[in-house]
Amino acid sequence: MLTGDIPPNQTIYVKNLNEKVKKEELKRSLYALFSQYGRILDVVALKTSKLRGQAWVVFSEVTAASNAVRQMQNFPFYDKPMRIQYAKTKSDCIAKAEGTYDKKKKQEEKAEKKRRVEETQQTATNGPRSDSNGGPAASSRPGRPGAQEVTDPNNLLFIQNLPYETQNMMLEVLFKQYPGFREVRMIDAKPGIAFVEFEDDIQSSVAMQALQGFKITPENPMSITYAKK
DNA sequence: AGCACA
Repeated sequence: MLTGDIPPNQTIYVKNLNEKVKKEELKRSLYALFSQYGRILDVVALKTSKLRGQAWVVFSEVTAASNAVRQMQNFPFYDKPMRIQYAKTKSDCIAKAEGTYDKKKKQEEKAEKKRRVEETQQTATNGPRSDSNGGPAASSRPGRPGAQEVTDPNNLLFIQNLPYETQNMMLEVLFKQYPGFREVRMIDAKPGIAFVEFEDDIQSSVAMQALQGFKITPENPMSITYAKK
């Protein structure tokens, strides 16, 4: 089982994150992506050697965390499928809110961990100094001919199965409630479809998740995919 | 793979 035997926690532990993404951007994007499941109290991400590629998202409710674990499992995020579990321990911000946060205990635990690490240092460790801090990730195109029909996440959504009489404005009211909305484009010659543009692929993904299957009429559940560009 | 709170 993917979640292991970890009991539910209002904090989720997310791994397999793209390590090239800057910490601040990563936190903002995680916040945007997960706030559809509930109120987020904190997002923690560190880029130390042990902790890069991982993050913790603290929800105000366990149920929100549970939905996030299930529904965002393997969600493609910066070209990598997210692996999500419950966090193993309570987040500090929760303990603080509950008044159960004990700074002394915390320091003892840290000291204990450090000791263990030092004991296991029989191997010479030369920290690799290759710090890739470059620009945006050059997304490598797998180029598997005919392997998959699905398009990689991007900022343009392709909407299908709309009623033919759908007006631009109807879609606009639906989509503009999501951050990063730019515009709706419809093609007169092709009724039943539309393109909706967002500022970036995270924001388009949030809208997609939220409005997937939304019924403008009972017969017309929207089908939303990323547009081919 | 890796569970922290800079």
